[in-house]
Amino acid sequence: MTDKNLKITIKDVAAEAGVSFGTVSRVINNDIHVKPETRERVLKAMERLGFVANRQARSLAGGKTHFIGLLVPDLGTGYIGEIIRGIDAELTLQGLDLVLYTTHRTASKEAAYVANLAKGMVDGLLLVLPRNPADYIGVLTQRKFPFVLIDHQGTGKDCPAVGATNWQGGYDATEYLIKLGHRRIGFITGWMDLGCAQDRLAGYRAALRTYHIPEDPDLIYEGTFFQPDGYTGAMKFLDLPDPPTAIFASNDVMAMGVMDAVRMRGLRVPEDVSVLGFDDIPQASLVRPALTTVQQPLENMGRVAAQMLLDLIDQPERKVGRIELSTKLVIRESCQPPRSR
Amino acid sequence: MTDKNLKITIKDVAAEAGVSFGTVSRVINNDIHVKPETRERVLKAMERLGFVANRQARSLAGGKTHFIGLLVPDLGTGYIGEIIRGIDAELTLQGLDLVLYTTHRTASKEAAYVANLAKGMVDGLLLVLPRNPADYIGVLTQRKFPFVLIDHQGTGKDCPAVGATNWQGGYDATEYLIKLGHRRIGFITGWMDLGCAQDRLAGYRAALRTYHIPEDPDLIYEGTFFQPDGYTGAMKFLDLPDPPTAIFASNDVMAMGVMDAVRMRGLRVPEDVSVLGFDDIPQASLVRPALTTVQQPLENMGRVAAQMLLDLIDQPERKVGRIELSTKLVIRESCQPPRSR
DNA sequence: GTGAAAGCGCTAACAG
DNA sequence: CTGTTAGCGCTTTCAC
Repeated sequence: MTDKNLKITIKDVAAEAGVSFGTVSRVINNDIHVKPETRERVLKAMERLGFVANRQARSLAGGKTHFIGLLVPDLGTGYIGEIIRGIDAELTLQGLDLVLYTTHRTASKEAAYVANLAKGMVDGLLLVLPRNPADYIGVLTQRKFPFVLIDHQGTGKDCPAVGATNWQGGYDATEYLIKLGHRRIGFITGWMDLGCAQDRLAGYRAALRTYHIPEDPDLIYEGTFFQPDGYTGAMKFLDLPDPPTAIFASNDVMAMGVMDAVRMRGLRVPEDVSVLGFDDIPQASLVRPALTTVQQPLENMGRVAAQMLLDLIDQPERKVGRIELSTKLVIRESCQPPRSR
Repeated sequence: MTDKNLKITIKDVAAEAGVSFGTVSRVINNDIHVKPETRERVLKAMERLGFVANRQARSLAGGKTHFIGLLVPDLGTGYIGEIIRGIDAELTLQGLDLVLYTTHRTASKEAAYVANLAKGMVDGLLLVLPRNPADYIGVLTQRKFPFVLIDHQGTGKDCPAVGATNWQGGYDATEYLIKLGHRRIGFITGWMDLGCAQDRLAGYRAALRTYHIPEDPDLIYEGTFFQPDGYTGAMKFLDLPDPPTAIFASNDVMAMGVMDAVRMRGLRVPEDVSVLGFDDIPQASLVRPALTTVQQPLENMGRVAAQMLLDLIDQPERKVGRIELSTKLVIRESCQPPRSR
């Protein structure tokens, strides 16, 4: 562990190993045209000197930056964190690094970041819960710039994306509640600008229809995926002359808001009101009663998206469309049959 | 918006504007030695061509990467997200980008990342909740590599760091409970490897001492900052022959675990047991009852740390030590005087 | 197999 | 004020 203060370049390594610096470069890049014996000598020299390749230089000369841009709306809930965990795992494997941009749900920022990043700052883009991808998907596609959308329903165009089976998730959860005996099921939507929110609602509606339960507009509350929406929506439901016996929130944090509201009214979950969420964030299994919820394979979505992006970077011509990972109903403690009346 | 597919370099701009490419470089770098008129012409040419400077090349030639490395343990709780929000705001202002590394609390990863990053990949390092900084602080300091520790108590060495007044926060909260009339106050610690956890406990102890309340080892449960610790710890407390009337958890997520445990026992917060947290993550004000907690100025810590780092990058010789931002007790609904017996 | 040479796009002296 | 000239550290030809 020689700790010279100065930067060690391939030239230093070359001198140390007694080869030309071109050969060192070959070793670094795992070029086959190096005698095993020479390779060994170079590797040893690198270690002895504590050599670390300069990324900037590699990029300049070679073309790749070894950076992947990651755009996320925010880091507030565990939701994004889980996705990033998956992305991270996959990228680390390939020696790529993540450049993080937080858009705070500002559409203009999103477009601006994308525009700049696509001009060579990163090798590819991962867009989580993109707000208005329509603005830039065209440009990205035309330039053949690699990108993958995470958790977004296509804008009609078919472009690389990974998401979950939101419709099915909404359907399954609602069906589960119906089979438990519930007839009045409140639904709190997500932010309806997002395709996933629309799909979950559609799934809920479809299940009602299948079981011939009339839809009641009073039992649908439009939220935005934030916890207070769950609270407010539930309060509104509970004030109804004929309140629901179960409430299905479009994500877990809103479901927690619902739980708070139910308790606030002096009622109990699940005895008086069943509560069901969506996502299965880490918190879901930790609250009491543990939340029954529709699991999204968040970490896996991140991992799959990263893989897709890497493929796309290797073979830009390859056509890939949307991949849907399946959701799964995770039954815990927050739902039970309604009280008999 | 000329959309040539090829990369546009300063040479193209130079040709377009009818100047040498050295002049274009000056314009990019806001060099004063350019005739306003010429600058204008160059700027126009850049716009016309849609020029974006190549970061890799700038770094290679100029020395700065315009990237800041950010090491975080994980992205699970809102806690880190808030800090990042502050960092982000400050860095965006300066046109710097964030390279994200998630260590997942693995000490070896932490050291490895730091070692690599410090070798020119980024201009500076921001280390949130570092696990074993002692391993690399020496090297970093010796090389005069700019870095700032966030939320970590110094290892004896005095190095750039920003944190909160954890001791005072622990003291204030405990004092508040005592003044409410509580005598038996359960305390759930954080991960005791971390200085902040130690300080909060020390503050708790100091307050007890001040008010001549004997410390009871049964009322201290060692946790690790995760929600289940709060649940388990509270369960243990509640099983005591003489259970506490108030429980102070070393962070908010553990406090939420405590709330769950209290409810699980059929008791109410705050009527039967008061609960107090630490951090004031966004969730704290959203749960019911809203959590009384010690607020850490998380976002501001991020902002201040970023500023410190930028200063350090500009003036590497400058000596800076630890900055402590003050905590504040935020009184909401989860605490009240104990039931009279 | 390996060495030598030519840039990648830009900054930073250095001359005028 | 502006043009010119060297590199920054590395990948890639292209020879040998």
